[in-house]
Amino acid sequence: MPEGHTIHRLAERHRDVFAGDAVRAWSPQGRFASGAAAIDGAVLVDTAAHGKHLFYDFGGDRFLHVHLGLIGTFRTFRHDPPEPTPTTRLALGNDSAAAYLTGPMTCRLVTHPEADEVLGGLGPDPLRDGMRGRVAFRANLRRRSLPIGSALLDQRIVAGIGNVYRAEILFLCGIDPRVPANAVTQDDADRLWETMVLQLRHGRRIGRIVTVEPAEVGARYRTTIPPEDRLYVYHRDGLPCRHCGAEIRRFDLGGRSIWFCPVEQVR
DNA sequence: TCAGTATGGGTAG
DNA sequence: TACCCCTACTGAT
Repeated sequence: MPEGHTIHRLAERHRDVFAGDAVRAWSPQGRFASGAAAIDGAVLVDTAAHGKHLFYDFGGDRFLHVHLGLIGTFRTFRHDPPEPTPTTRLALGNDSAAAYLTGPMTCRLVTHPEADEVLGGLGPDPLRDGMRGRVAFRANLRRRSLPIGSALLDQRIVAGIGNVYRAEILFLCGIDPRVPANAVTQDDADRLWETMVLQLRHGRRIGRIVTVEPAEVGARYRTTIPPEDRLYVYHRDGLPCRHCGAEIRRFDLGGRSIWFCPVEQVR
């Protein structure tokens, strides 16, 4: 589930598990054999996440840069890790844990300047920048006329939002996905930013995307809400809006599907 | 066993 | 805009 909350959670988990230790690294699949060999046995200094990008500092100007893409996964095992599957691009391990990376879009070693180049192309990250990031976000919207639904997926405008969060956040803010970014009012831009910060923090904490309020689906805890009750609009075309009962609609925006409520999202 | 799908993004035209 | 890559899972055949 690689939106920003997943990436930040991985950075924290892998810092907890591996930082300060010499880490074994190998590539069962073989496609990252030389890169893995270059960090095998090195001490992991720290990890960092920015948007959907993950960085592992192995010292000596060696940074592992990972982007999961659409289908990448990083599975972490604290005790008795199984053998990695043959498709595992990179395996990391110490005496007590292992992490197996499959299907990433990016898995490479970079230098500090190369990492900075990646970071320089990213907009503010709700999980890194918190409420401070709203000024940059607001300015980024003002400069663009593309639909706000496309803008939220543009990592240069805001880093870490994916297709689930963009639909859910626009619903929570009552904003029509087709409105031009530079026509979004300052109040709405601030509301969008605040909603992204709160929702991504919640997603990072519980490890999944749950935007509905428990009271709306009769659940006591947000983490125990069944999958079909976790979201307001994403993949709910044809179903009634949880707020007004109108039929949720789907259309293509920026080459990807977006779902919205035609009654609740009118600004 | 195969086709379809997925929370992403780069490149060619 | 179309197409491509990466992997795992689901449902149809």
